[in-house]
Amino acid sequence: MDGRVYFSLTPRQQQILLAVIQDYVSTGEPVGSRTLSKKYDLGLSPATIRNELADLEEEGLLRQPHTSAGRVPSDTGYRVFVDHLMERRSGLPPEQERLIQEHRHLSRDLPDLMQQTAKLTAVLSGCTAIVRAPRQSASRIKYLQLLAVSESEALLVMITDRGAVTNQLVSLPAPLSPDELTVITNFLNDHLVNQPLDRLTQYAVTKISREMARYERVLDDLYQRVSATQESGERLYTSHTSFLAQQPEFSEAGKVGQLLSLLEQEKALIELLDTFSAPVAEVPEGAVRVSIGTENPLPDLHGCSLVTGTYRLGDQVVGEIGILGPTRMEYATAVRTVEVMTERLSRALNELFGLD
Amino acid sequence: MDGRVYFSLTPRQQQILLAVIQDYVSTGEPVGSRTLSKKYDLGLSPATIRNELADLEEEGLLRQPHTSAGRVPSDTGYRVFVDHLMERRSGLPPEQERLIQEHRHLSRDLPDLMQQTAKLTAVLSGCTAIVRAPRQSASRIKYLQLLAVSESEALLVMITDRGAVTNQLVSLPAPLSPDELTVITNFLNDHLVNQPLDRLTQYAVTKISREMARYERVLDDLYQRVSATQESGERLYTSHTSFLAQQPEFSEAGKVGQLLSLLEQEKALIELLDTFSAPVAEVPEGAVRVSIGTENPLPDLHGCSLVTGTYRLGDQVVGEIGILGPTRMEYATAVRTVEVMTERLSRALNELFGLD
DNA sequence: GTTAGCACTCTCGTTTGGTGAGTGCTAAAA
DNA sequence: TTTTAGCACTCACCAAACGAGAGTGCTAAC
Repeated sequence: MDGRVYFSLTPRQQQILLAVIQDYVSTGEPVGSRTLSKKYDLGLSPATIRNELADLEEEGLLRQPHTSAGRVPSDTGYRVFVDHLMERRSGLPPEQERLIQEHRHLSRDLPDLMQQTAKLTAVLSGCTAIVRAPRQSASRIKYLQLLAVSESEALLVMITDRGAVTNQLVSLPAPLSPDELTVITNFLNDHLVNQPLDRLTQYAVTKISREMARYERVLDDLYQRVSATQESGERLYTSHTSFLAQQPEFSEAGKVGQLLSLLEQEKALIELLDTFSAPVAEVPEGAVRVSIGTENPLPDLHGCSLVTGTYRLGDQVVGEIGILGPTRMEYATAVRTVEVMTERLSRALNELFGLD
Repeated sequence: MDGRVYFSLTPRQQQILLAVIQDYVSTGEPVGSRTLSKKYDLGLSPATIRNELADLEEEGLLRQPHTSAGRVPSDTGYRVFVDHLMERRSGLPPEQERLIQEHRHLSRDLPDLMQQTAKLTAVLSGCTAIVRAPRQSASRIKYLQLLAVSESEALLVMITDRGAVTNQLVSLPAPLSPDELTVITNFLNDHLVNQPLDRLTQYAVTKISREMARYERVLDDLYQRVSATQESGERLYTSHTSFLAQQPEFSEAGKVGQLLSLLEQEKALIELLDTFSAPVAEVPEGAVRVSIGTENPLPDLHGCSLVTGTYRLGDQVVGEIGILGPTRMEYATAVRTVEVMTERLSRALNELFGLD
């Protein structure tokens, strides 16, 4: 990506580059001068176009798979397209708008909501979608309650201000009366509510349990659960990985397997998404980012492009939505889809768990 | 599968069939008489083996991809292997036992538990795993509570006797005092606890809400949520679909894409699993079942085999664990893995949500 | 019943042309 | 100066041809 070189292209060159990309994206075949002259009314003969193509190739915007094949956009070519040439209409075509309307009913269960979002994003863009659940690391405990389910079990319910709802069964070493549970609950609430999850150190909790020595074992158990929420919030939701597998460019032997197993490695993906939510000088904050082919840090993704956007809760960025497809993808659609879906998810979350 | 034909095979034929399967499963290459004679000490010359191979092919247990290639087991061949020849050791090899020990800590959160189970099953068997969450249709409400989270929101917490824990935020049309919430909670508990979820008709609920006319809108909302639990419990967890994609036999053009998109169609998969948990005369109840290649109802799965087992809560079958791989798979390992994992999951669930 | 020998078959990899799409270059036309 | 027509050239793709090798089935000898 070496620092956004500025290419001075004549309007005609822009027009031709645009046509090449458009044709290649839709057909998947290298496109030649003859095709361009016929299909797009540039008012130019193949010969003239050939000259321009040669220039564009010299600039590094096009590639030739082999002599005497047509031209194919290079990663840099796509870059220029995305940065300068692409039509940046906002909103979606009516057909897709209709699809969104059909899925107007948003689940109020966080995992469901995430999965729905991933699925809709995938269907709208025709690519594989990745959605990251709201980061919990800096979230605060908003609500905490222990409920007696049976004599030997209690249910721990916890809500953070970022929407994670945890509930886990806790087995009680000794039966506790409802009153005792209430005492513990109140005590926990007093000490833990409004605490950031990531500052919930073992130290703080042992301090608590010392004060409530009688319930030490229960409290220890509870601590484990509460802090587990932090990681489980990091979950990723992927949808329609088959879209990626169906791309002809990945039909080669082990390619699909590689991509899929990458998609199954949550850690790698999370790290990847992290790089896309970190603020960077060149990109306005909150904008959708596009990472094309070899720009991707992971070598396995060199044939792919990733379009990402962030969503928010309040004024905090808490997660990302990503679209993963072959470099030969519909960038305009992808960008718009991410814009629409991040917007939509932000709204849904704020409505659900908004600060009140 | 036309009714388990019984093949009368001489011990030597069995030995040879076994050797062919073993070799083909591990190498993926058609195996010839020479190889068999060298690698497996059958004490026979290639010529003799050729005669036997010809007989086995006549019986339909082996196939020849083309004249002058080695032999490959047919679906029927695998069937005979699985039904009569396979070593039915129970338990797992030490290395895998170690893996299980490493994952001894089971999550107490149902979705986590399911995902963990799927993952471990996949890793142990080296195939793609599918785990179905406990069916909720006949489950009963065990516990129900409304908690005031803020002025305008309440949290509905519900536990069924099959372990599904639902919690969803409900927005209140008008602020309700904690006391009012308690009234509603108690009322709901009186009427709904111990009710089977699938008989929770709208009728019953409108009757309730008539009695509590003041809270009609809240109750209606609650009803929607409660009954939604039924379907969301039907969720499937898949893991390591990349294993399937990496099999050389599916490297052909669209094959991987087909399989993956099948795996993404929850409805189709659920239907499929249903057929494997329904009792059938030929199979002892609770046994692991194997469906080989063309025996599978779905044409897309004709190159695959599916090994399934059921797990239980109490004495009820509530879900299935499945292993999906190419027909050329390690059946013994797969069967044992399913045995071990269903057993393990049953125990975990009973411990967590056991009737008490 | 088993095995050695042999002719036969068929896939696979390589080679060899032929075809066609597409190019680059040059020189003529605008 | 820009555009275009013409032409020779390149190279992937396809099909046919061919040899090598693996594996077979059959027959006759052990």
